[in-house]
Amino acid sequence: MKAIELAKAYDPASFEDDIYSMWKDEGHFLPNGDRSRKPFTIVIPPPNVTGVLHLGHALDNSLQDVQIRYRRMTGRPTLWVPGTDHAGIATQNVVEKKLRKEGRDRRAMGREAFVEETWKVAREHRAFIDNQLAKIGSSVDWSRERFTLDEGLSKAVREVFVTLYERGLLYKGEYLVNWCTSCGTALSDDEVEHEDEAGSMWHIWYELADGPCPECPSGRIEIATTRPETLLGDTAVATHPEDERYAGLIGKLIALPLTGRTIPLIADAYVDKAFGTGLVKITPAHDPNDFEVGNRHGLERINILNPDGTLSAKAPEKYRGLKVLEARKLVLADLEALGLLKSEEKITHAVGHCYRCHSSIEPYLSKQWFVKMKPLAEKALAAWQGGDVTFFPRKWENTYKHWLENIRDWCISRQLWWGHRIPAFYCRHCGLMMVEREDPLVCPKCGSSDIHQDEDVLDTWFSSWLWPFSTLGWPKDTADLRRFYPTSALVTGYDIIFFWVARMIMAGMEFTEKAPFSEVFIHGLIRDKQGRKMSKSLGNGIDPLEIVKEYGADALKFTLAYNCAAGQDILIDHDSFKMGSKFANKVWNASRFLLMNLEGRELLDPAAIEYTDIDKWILHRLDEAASQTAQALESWRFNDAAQTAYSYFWNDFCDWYIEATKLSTRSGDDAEKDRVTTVLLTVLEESLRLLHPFLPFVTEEIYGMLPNAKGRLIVQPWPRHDEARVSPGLAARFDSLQSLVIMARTLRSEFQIPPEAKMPLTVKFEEGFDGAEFFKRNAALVGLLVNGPEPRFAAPGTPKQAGAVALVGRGFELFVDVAELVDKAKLVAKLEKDIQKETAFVAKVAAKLANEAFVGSAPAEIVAQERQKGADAESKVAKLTRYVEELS
RNA sequence: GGGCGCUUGGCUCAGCUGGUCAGAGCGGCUGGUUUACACCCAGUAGGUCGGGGGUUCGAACCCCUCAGCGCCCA
Repeated sequence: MKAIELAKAYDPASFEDDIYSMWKDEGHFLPNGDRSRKPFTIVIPPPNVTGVLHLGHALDNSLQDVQIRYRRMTGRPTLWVPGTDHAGIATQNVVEKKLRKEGRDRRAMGREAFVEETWKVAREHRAFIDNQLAKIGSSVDWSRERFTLDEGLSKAVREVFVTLYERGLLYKGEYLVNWCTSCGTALSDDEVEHEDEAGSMWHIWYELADGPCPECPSGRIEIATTRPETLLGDTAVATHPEDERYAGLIGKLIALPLTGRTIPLIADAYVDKAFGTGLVKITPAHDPNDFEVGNRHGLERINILNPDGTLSAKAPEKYRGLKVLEARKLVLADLEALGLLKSEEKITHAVGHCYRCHSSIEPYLSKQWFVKMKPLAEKALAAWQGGDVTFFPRKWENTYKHWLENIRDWCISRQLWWGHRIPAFYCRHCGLMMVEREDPLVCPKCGSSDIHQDEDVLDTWFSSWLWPFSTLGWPKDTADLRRFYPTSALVTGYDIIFFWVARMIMAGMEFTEKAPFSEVFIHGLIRDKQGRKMSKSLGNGIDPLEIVKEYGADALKFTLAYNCAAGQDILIDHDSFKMGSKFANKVWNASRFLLMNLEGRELLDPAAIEYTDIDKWILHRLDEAASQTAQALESWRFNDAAQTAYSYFWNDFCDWYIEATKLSTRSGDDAEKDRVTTVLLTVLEESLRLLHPFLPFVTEEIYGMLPNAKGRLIVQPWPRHDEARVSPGLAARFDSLQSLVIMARTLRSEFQIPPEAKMPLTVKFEEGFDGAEFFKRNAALVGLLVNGPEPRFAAPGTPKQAGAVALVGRGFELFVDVAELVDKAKLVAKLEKDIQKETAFVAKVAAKLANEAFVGSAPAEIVAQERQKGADAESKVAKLTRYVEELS
């Protein structure tokens, strides 16, 4: 056989793209596994079609890819559905910004042209996102890619809207909603982010309409507010019904400043007697609590705002057209001039912001569509309680439960043009509202054909909550839906448990009567090393494609998986990815070494060859690593999985096994070289299978060059557990051998014995040591590993030869004949330090064993273990002490 | 105000159901051009596992409490 030359340096950029195309073109991303087995399915959390994938997406998709690849290798039909969502607000903002730059305007061009334009932008960006996903190596089934505005998914949205309406779970009404004046639309409660801001509490005097207030110390009523401009919309002042201070005021009229209006003083239990003066201004159109109070008392709602956040015609003339903050200034100045501004107090308070554009939210009165959430939430709760859905880690179930138990109705209409238009129709003639699966042409009530559709569109999440089944064809009863739904797992960050995960479960239960997935893996968020969220404004973001360019997609994936522990946030910086890169490089070089040594070799039948101790040891370790990795992946412990694979490959396979085989590969024995090469390639082939989910590109690239490869690595079977390889006894003996080697190496290093100095070793066995035969069989190996001659062996009781340095192992002693190379004083110091340490340990164990409670209540096994540890340490102390005496 | 989480060697963090769990990577230090890898090899550095209390034969791991930090919800 010829040697196979791998490039000298690991260069991921030189093969990643080609490998990806090959996988895709050969159809390996399709769910091709054993049809008799249950498929493993994940739907991707759809990224924003006009967004850019950030490191958080890289994490999410890397983790999914690891799982998908692992499951695929276990032989199950494996499907990962990709796609994007239309991100209504965000995308509309992107396009509007673009139009503004071009000097165009959405309103001027009209709805149809605008939507057309937006489709163009979305299509372009979608290709961009797809490319990013491919670059990081995501093994998604592109043939099943979906977009929330696709025809099929739009049908699902309409079906759901109409069904909810028919079930009485949908209503339209005039309520206070969260209004983003900058985006010009309503938002759901979940889309509002509350942040503490520095603000002021202004104290304002209100006067009674018919003279001084007898109950008030200063003859006037004191009101406090953080939003003084809203007083222009006040329709009452309220006190608590049991607040005797103001009992006499109830029903009196107040002269509302700046407006010329008079408003009543009412009593409502909502008022907190202890807060401030116990009197509260009531603005039903601009405060959610006041809205409720207003309903109870039949108060007028005066909406002083326009949708764009300027003051409306309902406000006194001089304030109209001003922005909220301008109006606030003017109102304060006018109050001051009238002597009605009592004081200003600086405070910190929570202010709502739009999660898309971050401008502050105004409570705003408007007509919107809402979903009645309680009945849906109950089903979603029951699904979880019944064990249909499990969260990993479990702690997120509390979050899920709490949110569902305190759910509020969901405002789903958005005043946008980009999205699913609400399928509600109105007859201009008789006013009838129709919510139907097909567009009505004629009003069933009056026969008029003058029908218009609701102008608004639906919240994007109203389509993403259907994602697990709409992507598979629902509401049609498709083959995919039958085969892949419910899906197996969902992988996402904790930031969208409310937005998305909980709602998907609700939708699944309501419309398919099944939980859409059985396992939910919630990972942490990516942060910088200071723990800050990565963001554009901080400039601390890391572009995953930069990482791919510099270190490769494998380094990206491996590093992220390695750092993904139990839902903790991941603090990471650019250099962190060196870790994955170094590992990939290690895999590359180990493989390169094995392949370059194939010259003249002949591979044998692995089933027909003899295995040495060390061969059996590495097979044992490989088997163990594969089981542990599999177990970790199945319980979503990515860090454990990655660490197991890492330390197996690097520490066991490279540092010990490959080094050990140099005994054979450097020998002149061709038969032995063929034999060991066969084992090496067998183990390498299997190791690549083990590593593939974490390092798909580099392992596939190398696999393609192996003489014992069996096809594409991506579809090779996961290393199968083989009971015959399990050999804990042998592993323990190899462990002893390793400790011997390390002792000798440590001696060399600590006493600076030059590398060229051979260190003749004598290993003296203790009575009953069960590794003696193993050591003897592997004498040449020990010589190789300590860079010295083969050790000699001595029976129990043999005295140390004069001048040798003695080291104490467990079950054996090691005499190293290098006395003249060693500084005696230093050696004594070292031994004494060891003695000290061991003596302390002996004392600790003795104390434990002297404790009757311990001996009495601890399991016999533990007690025996302690006895053994104590005896070992004692014997070690005795020997060390003897050596010290000899030396002095 | 309610809930959740974090505090382990210089840095970033693992430590699942209490008994070799005191660990990894990076950094540091010492020594290495043995033709796979300096993105390397060998060796090494002693951190009272935030403070206090408790449960237990035994706690980084369970309970209470205090302190600091972070997140989510009101």
